Amino acid sequence: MTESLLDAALALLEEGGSEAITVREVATRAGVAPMGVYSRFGSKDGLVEALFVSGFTGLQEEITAARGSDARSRLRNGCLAYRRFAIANPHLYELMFRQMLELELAPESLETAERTFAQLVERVEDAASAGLIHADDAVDVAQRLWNAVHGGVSLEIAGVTFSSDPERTFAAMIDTLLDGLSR
Amino acid sequence: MTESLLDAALALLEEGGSEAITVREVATRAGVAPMGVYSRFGSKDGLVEALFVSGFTGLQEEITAARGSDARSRLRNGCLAYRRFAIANPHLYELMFRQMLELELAPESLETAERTFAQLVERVEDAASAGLIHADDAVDVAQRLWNAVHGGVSLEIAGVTFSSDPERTFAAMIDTLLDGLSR
DNA sequence: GGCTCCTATGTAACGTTGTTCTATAAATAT
DNA sequence: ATATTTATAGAACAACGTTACATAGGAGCC
Repeated sequence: MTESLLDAALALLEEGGSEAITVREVATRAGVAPMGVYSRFGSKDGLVEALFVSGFTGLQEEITAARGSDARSRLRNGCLAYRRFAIANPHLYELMFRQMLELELAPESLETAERTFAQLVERVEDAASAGLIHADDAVDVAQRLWNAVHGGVSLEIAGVTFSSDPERTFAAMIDTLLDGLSR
Repeated sequence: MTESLLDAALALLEEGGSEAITVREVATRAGVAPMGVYSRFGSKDGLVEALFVSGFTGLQEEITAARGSDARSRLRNGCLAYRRFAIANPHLYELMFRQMLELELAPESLETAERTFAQLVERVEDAASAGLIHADDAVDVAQRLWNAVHGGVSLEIAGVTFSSDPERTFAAMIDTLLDGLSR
């Protein structure tokens, strides 16, 4: 039952953006009365938080699945996988980061997001210990990369792209950063 | 009158985020009936769009005011000025980019945003023609930079910063990019 | 100056939202 | 089998964006 509510919410999100998620419509699609949302998730925000967790779980899986011939290309492909996930689920991605600002999330929800970041730190460390980039502070370098990656997909989702081929620009940005870390 | 409505909306935005902006409250603070919003701006979205334009105007002024000893440092300082504006007006910044996704804006509103980007392209071109960075395609390079800058301030505003000093990490990210463009 | 018309405003109402209340059905424990 | 607890359906409530309508205020014209 909580599964079908989440599915309904995800479907509505995909169809009409985060505004399309209303308690009544989610409940109707799941074949439940509105109260079902409250007994399962406490509030609409609780339902949204569940989407948040589900989104970060999916994002992390996508990144983890990225492979490459060496540590630097694994790092690079992880960033490209991140972009792929965000472009494939634009409304979900937007929701994930908006709710981080507006909602105060449960610690275990935030931990899910932190695990995604830890995945990135790990790949930075691998590339650094292989001597492929300089990264005295892996967390700091990972944050620089995440900043750039998040900005790239955010602007692309928002439709604010002046370059002709956003995917190529995104990859070029990653390469420029990795080049800057190789000096 | 339209000025006091905008001021009221900005004050509410600063105090309680974008959710705090309601037609009734904005009108009350401006000493007007709710209808005043509709006669001036057509709808709540119209009011928000005016905030959007005002935000980009302020952002562009901040960037334009940034100086530096050479073209590369002017570009770098422009990015830091961008961050300063966003951190000083987090809710406004968030609103500016959210509405880009959700609202379909008037062409002249979008043009205001594009002028801000053009400002960045100009600084990239200056640095390139001074031989300080490689930028075959200035628009593409500017987009890479904007991606990174926007992501940095977005994550910082959202509170998703794992580095100890976000400002330093932000500057380091810009430097890493510029280093990557100098090879 | 007096009259008319048009614009703008204030008040009240409508539809939709998240949420809560209450009575009822279901399920579990004794 | 009965009693108690839980969950659910449906109605109701407060707040929101928006619209309708009646009224006031000013501009144009004689």
